[in-house]
Amino acid sequence: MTLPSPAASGLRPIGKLAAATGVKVPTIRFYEEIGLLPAPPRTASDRRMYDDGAERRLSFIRHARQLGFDLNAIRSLLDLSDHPDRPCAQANAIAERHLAEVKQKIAQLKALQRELSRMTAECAGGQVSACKVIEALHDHTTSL
Amino acid sequence: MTLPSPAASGLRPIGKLAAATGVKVPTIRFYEEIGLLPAPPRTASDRRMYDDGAERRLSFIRHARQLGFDLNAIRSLLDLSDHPDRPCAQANAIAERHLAEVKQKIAQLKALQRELSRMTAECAGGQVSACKVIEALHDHTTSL
DNA sequence: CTTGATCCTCTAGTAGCTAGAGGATGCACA
DNA sequence: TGTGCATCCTCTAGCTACTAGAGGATCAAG
Repeated sequence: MTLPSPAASGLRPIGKLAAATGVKVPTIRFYEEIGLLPAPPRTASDRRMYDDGAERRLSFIRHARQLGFDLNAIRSLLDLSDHPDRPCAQANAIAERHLAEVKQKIAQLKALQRELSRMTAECAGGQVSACKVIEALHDHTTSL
Repeated sequence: MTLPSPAASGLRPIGKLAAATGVKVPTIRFYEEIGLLPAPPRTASDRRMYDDGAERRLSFIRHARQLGFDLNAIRSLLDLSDHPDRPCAQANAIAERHLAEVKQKIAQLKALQRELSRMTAECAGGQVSACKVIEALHDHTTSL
């Protein structure tokens, strides 16, 4: 019979938190180390115990990572999230900036895609000496 | 009057090579360290001196990097380029694989773009407490 | 009581560089 | 011939965002 100690109810160790959020255990510790996730209370034997708040915060981080935000941006977003009274403009600016980066990256990759398609399409499959792929790489007059 | 010593004609120091290829000096040394670029001859005072062959090889590397190939792929491509008698299929395979990766990355980024656009479009610019951006990050039911 | 899972800390490694310290050399100009 | 700045050398450490592994403690189930 586990008596639910008042303060410790709902606390779970790092492995459970990892399973619940989909963030790996070492990554959680890493986030704590760099100050993204506050250091949780520890048991007498030094094990981290997390509450629901920690889980929400970690899920937020995970979601933001999936959206491609870097950890610095996430730090700012978390900070904003912690201060609901602040104006929303900053959060928007971060998201817009990131969106612009994503768009630019897409454009770059599309250019790459065109170039690579051209290279591979032209290759007839003979010897390296006649290989259009290798040739294209030697040729510094190509686009990009 | 600079007498062109027979063996040293056309040799240039690392800075000139850097300027000629657009690859930074420390990066050239790094490529040498990891064995992408062969160690060039040195002067009596230990300065690296490069010939045209080195410049061609470095240009090849730079071009491949611009096309997004990782250094391992470039290692293979250089190796193939050094053996013109080999079949071209391997070079093609490397390029095709990379192309597939690029296409996949584009697809991923487009999904991100959609999601980010949605987030920022909905934000009305009030306080963080009503911010759709922050809200979306807290909401783990969103796509992706 | 034992066994296996989980936890702890710490170090080192990944990719592809970049930055800086501290010192030697080369080259142009007066 | 000197002087002074640019360039070169090696070596170490740092960047992002983790991941892997060593070596050891602890927990929880049977």
